Formats: sequence, C-alpha cells, structure tokens
Amino acid sequence: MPQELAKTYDPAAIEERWAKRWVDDDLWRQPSPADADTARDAFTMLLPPPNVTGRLHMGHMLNQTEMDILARWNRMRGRTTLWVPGTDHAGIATQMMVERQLVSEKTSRQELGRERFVERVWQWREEYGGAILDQMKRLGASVDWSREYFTMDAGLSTAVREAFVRLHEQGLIYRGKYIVNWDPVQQTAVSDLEVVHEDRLGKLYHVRYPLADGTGSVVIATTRPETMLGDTAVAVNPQDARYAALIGKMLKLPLTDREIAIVADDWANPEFGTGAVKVTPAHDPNDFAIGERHGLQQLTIMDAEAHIDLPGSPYHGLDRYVARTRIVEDLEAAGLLVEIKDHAMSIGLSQRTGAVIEPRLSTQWFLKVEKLAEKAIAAVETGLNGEPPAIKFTPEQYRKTYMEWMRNIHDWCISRQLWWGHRIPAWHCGACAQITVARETPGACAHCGSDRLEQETDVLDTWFSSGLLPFTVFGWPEKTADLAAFYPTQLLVTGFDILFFWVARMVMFGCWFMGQEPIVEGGISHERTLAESVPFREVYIHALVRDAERQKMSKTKGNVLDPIEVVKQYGTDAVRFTLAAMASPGTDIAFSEARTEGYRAFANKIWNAARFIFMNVERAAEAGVTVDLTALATAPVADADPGFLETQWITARLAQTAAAVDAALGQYRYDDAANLVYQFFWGELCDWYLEIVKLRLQWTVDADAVAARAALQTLVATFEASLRLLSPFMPFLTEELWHAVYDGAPPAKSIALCAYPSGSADGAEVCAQMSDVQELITSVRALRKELGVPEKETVPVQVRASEHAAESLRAARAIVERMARVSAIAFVAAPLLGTGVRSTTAFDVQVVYEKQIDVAAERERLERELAKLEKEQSGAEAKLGNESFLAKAPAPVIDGIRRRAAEVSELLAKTRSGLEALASKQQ
RNA sequence: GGGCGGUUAGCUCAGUUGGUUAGAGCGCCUGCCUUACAAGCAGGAUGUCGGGGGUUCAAGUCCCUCACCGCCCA
Repeated sequence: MPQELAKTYDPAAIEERWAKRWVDDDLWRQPSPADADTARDAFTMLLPPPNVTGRLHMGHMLNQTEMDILARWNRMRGRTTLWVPGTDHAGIATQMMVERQLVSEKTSRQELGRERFVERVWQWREEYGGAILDQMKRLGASVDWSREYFTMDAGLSTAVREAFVRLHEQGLIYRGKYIVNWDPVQQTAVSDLEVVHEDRLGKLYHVRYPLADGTGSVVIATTRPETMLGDTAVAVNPQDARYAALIGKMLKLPLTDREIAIVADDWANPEFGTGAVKVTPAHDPNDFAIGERHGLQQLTIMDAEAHIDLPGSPYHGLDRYVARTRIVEDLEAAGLLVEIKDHAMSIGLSQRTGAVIEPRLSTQWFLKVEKLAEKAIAAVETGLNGEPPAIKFTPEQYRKTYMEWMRNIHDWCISRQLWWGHRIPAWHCGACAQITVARETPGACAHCGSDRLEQETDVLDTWFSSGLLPFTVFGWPEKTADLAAFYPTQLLVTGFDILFFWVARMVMFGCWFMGQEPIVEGGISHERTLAESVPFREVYIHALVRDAERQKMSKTKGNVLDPIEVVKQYGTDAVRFTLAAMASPGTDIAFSEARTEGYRAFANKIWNAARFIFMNVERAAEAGVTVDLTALATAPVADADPGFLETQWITARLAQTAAAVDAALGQYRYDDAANLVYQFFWGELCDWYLEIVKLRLQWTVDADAVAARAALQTLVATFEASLRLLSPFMPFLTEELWHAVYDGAPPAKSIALCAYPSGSADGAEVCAQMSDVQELITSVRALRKELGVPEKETVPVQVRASEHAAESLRAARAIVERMARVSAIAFVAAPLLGTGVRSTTAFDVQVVYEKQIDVAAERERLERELAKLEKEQSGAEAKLGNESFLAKAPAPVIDGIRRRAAEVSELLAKTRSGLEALASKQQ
C-alpha cells in the first residue's frame, strides 16, 4: 500500500512541497497560552531580525538551523514552543539602497523631499524586504509566521516612542554638542560600534609652528595636516623638559592669521613624534577632551561632506584630501614642512558605507547608559552566594567579553541624521527654542505655549528599536497576555558580531523597562526580580561559517556560498545536517561540500531503508499480513516482539540514543547530537538491525508467519520512532517518509507535532550480548578476507567461547550464519590455535578453509598487535606495581586496570601462539 | 598597547570534573553490482596530541614558558 518511492532520494521533489504546506497550514502557530502554567514551560525564542536589505547567507542558515533544531526538539518534547520572526528596518543600509535607486533615476532624496522619500522606502520594502524571510520559509524554519513583525510597524513604533519618552522623563536622554563619528557619505553620525578600524600606512608630517614673538618655533607632528586650519592650541607634556619654558607662549598658526597658545596636557606623549601635538577640538575626540580641559575654542572647519568650510580661505570648498595635498605643498613652499615619515596607523571606517570617518562636532541625542549598564552587569554576574547568573552564556567565554564591554561603556549616541527610521519624538519651539518631548504630537510648546513647533529631524539608531524587541513583540507597553506568558524568552541564538550592538542592548533595555513592570499572578502583583526582567535566560553564541579552506567568506574574495544554491544541489536536510554536525560551540565552521555530499548520502540511505521496509509491507499485505499503524508511537517495541536479540538491542539503542541526544542538545552540542543520530541510524539500524531482521521477513507460504508479522511490526515501529528522532535535524526527509509510513492516514498533520522518542539508559546487558555477536561476525568477515574466501561462498567456522559468551553466541547462530556467510558453527572446548584464528577476550574463532593465508601479511598484523599489547601491558604493570598508585587512585580505576591487564595478558598469549603457528607454517 | 581563543589522523573537527585501549566525518588502500541503497556493502591502514619544563600515583586534559595562527577592543 505505501506509495512508490523513487530509487534515489531527490530532495528537490519533496522539499518545496512541504515548505509550502507547513506555512499554509500555519503549523507553528502558538496562540497566547490561556493559563500561566503552560507559559511556565514555554520555550520562546526571537529570531535575530535580518536586515530588510539582506540576502540569506550561510551565517543566517547556521543560526536558523540551530534555532530550528531546538524549536522542533522542544516542541516534540511537549513544551509550548514559540519562535518569533521579523525584520529590522536597517536605517542606513536601507536608505542607501533606495538612494542608489534614485541616482539611477537621475534624482535624489533631497529632490523628492522627506515625505516622498520615506514613501519610496516603504515601496522598496514591500517589494524586496521579504527576501530573507521567503528564503527562511523555503528552508522550513518552524517560526510562527502569524507573529511576523517589522520594526517600523505602527505598534512597534509606538513602543519605541514610549521607550524614548520614558527614558527622557527619567532624565536618561540628553542632547549635547559632542565629537561624534561622522559618516560623510551618508552624512549622519554613527555610534562607536558602527566604526571599523583598519590598519593602513599613512604619513606623519612634522610641521614647524613659529613662536608669535619671533624667538623660535615648535615642531609638531600630525597625521592629518589639513585639520591645522582648525587648530586652537598646541599641547606638550608638562613633564617634557624640552618644552617647559614654552608653556603659555603663543604660536603663529601657519597659513592663517591666527595665534594659538601652547598648553600643558598629559595627553601629549613625549615619545610620539616631536612630543608636541596640535590640538583641533572640533575634529578629533582626544583634542576635544584637551579643549574641554583648557577651555579652548572649538573651531569647525569642515562641512557635512568633509569639505573645508572656511569662506574666504583659499582652501574653502576643497575635499579634505585635496586640501591636505594643497596644505602640505603650501607648508613646504613656506619652508615650514620639516619632514614626512611613513607611519602605520589605524583608521576608522564607516561599517555601512566604507567612508573614512570624520570626527565631527555636532549636536546629537545621547542615552546615559550607566544605570542601565549596572543592571545589565548584575544580570550576567554570578550571585554573591554563588547563585547562577540570570543570563547564562554559551560558550562561557563570551560572558567575559560582554562584561568587559559593559564595564567600559560610553554614553550611546542614539540620533542619526537619516530620513528612514523612528523619528525622535521631540519638538523644537520656534518661539522660545525649548524642546518638548511627548508621546503624542503636541499642539503647543510645553514651555511657552507657542504653536510654532517643528519635529526633530533626526531618527533613532536602528539598534534602539531592536533592543526593545524581546518585549515590544509581545505588545509592550500594553500589559498583554503574551507578554505575561512569553517574557522572558528562553534563549537567544546569535553571532558574536552583534554581541554589543544587539545582545547587550537588549539586556540593558530588558532589565530597565521590564524591571519596572510588576508581575501579576493570581490577582496579586509583585515586583519583578532581575531574573524575571532579563530579555532571555540563555544566550548561545554561534560560530562563523568559513569556506572549506577556513577563509572568511567575502564578496571581494568571491568565496561566498549562497545557501540556497547549496540547498538546491544537496537538499536542505543535508546542508542543515552539515551545519549541525560541525557546530561545536566556540569553533568556527569550515563549511565543506564534501561533508554535505556525505550527509546527502545519509539521507539517501534512510530513503532506501524506507523503500526496503515499504517493499516488505507490500509483500506482507499480499500474504495477508498487515501492520498495526495505531500501535506505532505508543507500545514499547520490545514487548511486542519478545525474545529476539536484535529487537531488544535496537530498542535499547534507540532509547539510549534519544537520551544522549537530549543531553547533547541541552548543552548546545549540535555536533554530538547529529553524530549520535547518524551513527544510530546508519551504523546500527541499517547496518545491523535491518540485516538481521531480514532473517524473519519471509512471506512465502512455508515461512513462519507469526515471526514474520512480529518482525515487520517491530521494524516499522522502530523505523517510525527513528524518523522522529531524526526529524529536528532533517525535517523534510522525515516528514515525507513518516507520511509514507502512515500511507495517507497520519495520526497528526506533521511528524514535527508528534512526541520525541523517550530516552533511557537501560539495556546494558543486551547491548553487551549484541556486541559479542557483532565482534564474532566482524572477526569471521576479516578472516574470510585474509583467507581469500570468495564473497559468495559460505564457510564453516569453529568457535571457542567463554561460558558467558557462548550462550548468546549460540542463540545468535542464525544471525552469524547469515551476516558472515557461515555454513556451520562448531562450538569447541579447546583453545583454538594456529592460523586463520582471531581472538577476543570473549571468544576465539577459526575459519575452516583449505587455502593458505598470506603469511607475511598475517605476521605483520600479529606483530603490530603484539607491540600494541606489550606497550599496554607494561603501562598497566607500571601502574599496578606502583604503591602510591594503589594507595591513591580510586578503587574503580584500579579494578578497571586489573581487569584490563588480565585481558591483555590473555590476548598476548593468544597473539604469541598465533605467531608461533605462523613460524611453523613458513618452514 | 590591552584582552580572548586556537595548535590532536592527509583534511575539517570532537575529546566533559585529570583515570582503563585518543574518537568521528570526509579522504586513502583492497575486494564485492550479496534482489533497500555503487549517494552502496565488506575489510583495512593512519597520531612524537605544536616545542620545552613543571605539578601529580596518573596529563591531550592542570600550571609555567617559547613558537606559530586567529579574533575582539583601544
């Protein structure tokens, strides 16, 4: 009855169909829990909102794979699971994208005006902004699509406004004139975090500034001579004897008609350059600080585009670099240029536009972060009495990085001179010049009552709104049921690149705002503890996906892999599995397609196992035997098919594997979890169980119908459970095959809505028995190879086994005969000596075959074996002969070594006799 | 300059609080189209755990040191 499956697994044929179905059926929708109890066990995650301008890259896919595995695993384990998707409006990036479009239309945002420009951005977003989420849908991420948000949505915008106004009311937002990182391309301030530093070779210019009184001069060193037009002092170190006498004197600033003072300031480093440094308070953050200390004038000499802005000056209107060349030429002509040296320096670039950052004095909005940071530190610190921190980091090392940053945090410049973003809810009064900050657009100035109000033109940093997401997506500032149920979220999975940008800011905002929201339980409200205020209880930081040569993927190197392309080639499941299997916490992933190919083979293996099973179901049906599909997910498999070693064994192994997977995923060991499932499915279920069970899968009239029926029932049940075990890792393949198992009448809409196999560590005894059987089979196969027995031929073997092992080996006679192509097994009492023998501690086995073995090869093997055993023996003897070892080592360790030493000496004796037998053979 | 991480099989990586024989995938060698699967089956080879020193009954694991590689911050 089951549907006909193609001979080879073709992911393309099934994945798009399921991806669409999952979305159409709204399978992952999680309604607000009706009562608090369900919420208590909620597993909630927020997807790091991809940028609307972005395309899916390997980093996203890794992130989403990890989150999806956890979401599916938790959902299958019965937890209320909610994974919330959404996108980020990405101020600068999106504005740039649309501006580029306008350029191609030979217009500009200035020409359009703010309102029409913002409309254009919305249009753009409608058209292209869903790209990443569409790709996510294709990859089958089990997010609740009904909750998809966009940071510029009305609800979220209201929340942003509320947050801003509250912070302002609490005195934490101020406006001030400071040196900011200015991006002259986008013409906006950017935060420290949005500046990337790059080492470049620059020049250090030594320039002579003459003393105003004509008694001499001071040579200053600078990397940016063009800023001299804005110099308002020269600083020297007060300890520097060379300049002590000059402090307080005036200098004539070359190329201008201004005079500037020599001031003493510790910042001047006597070791650097000439020890005298020019001070340009309006164009350098350090100089700004010196200027504050000495009350220096702040002279702005450049405009927003980094052109010299000094009407009347010959340099007016020049680009900063053109001005540099001209100024250096002019200094040289004036005989004031002393020398130019090569100088390695670090230069700040805008993360978004790549433009060289121009430190610029301007009026900006800032958030005082000190109080917020205090809470954000407390949230991650271990309690005084060793209580675990409210937020746990994995890998742990990121806790330190976070702490380091949070302890040295500076006020956050939150204003951006952009048009796309949340416009700051502040209004400037045309009458009294005061500012009114309000939730709703005010009709009149709060200070003088005038109605000449203009809203602030700046918008907020995009991360300001992203930082609020863990509670704003659930409806804050409204006291919603969702907020009560799903906050704090359980886990955040993200990359270290946004640890400060996003993670740190969510912690600050979460602790701050949610700390002010009491918890209402059973009608009683109480204050939130820090642990209840945090935005997430755990943070898992994943690694970077590199190429197979461990190179960072970058557009310039051309080694960027498009996940969708790789997925088309190998299937989503194989790519997911590759990422999972390589995702060991703290280690970058060198993505290798060879590996993916291997996991596609794994998918194909499972596909074919299914084909084999369905083939048998069909043959059984023809013989009048049907499988009870209603019993699959419920009855313990072993009880339905008692007395068979392979059944008890595979049942135990399935439970053991499930337990191990649970433990591994609990510690974010995706690699261990994936490998466990792989090993179980292929190395145990397919390689052994399936082969053994074939003995009983006989549908001829004269076959044992009861045994066959039991075998088939067990086989289908085991396979069905194994699909559930694999499902979080390979959702498409398992969905397809699971539906096929149920042949159109599945007990649920999706395998992902069924229970995860339950774990157990039981079954050690049956596994040990099975292991003897497997070893016997492997030994016989190896001996057959050595003796050159043709594959198809069967051979008789002799086995001498210990009392204990003999029992299970006898019971498994049929298995051994089939799996090792043995015609007959003779159990003998005497130790087996001579050639063609393999020995373990449990048994000796000899293949009876007339052909000579390859003496040289066999000797080599035995000698290698001997050396290894001798080394182990001497190691064990050294330990056991050491009194302090016997006195100090724990008893189980000593016993273990004793037991092993006994085994080793037994194996040594067997190996030696094997070698002796070889020697006689040769003569 | 400050901080953090890494170095284990040909390649990419695991290796828990020190404890019995250091593992996996891929690759490699040999033989097989054994009616689920050649994207397969069976068998096989492969390690001075970066160098040196120390602690310990015991070190891939802890400490010191050197070398090399990488990342973050300034």
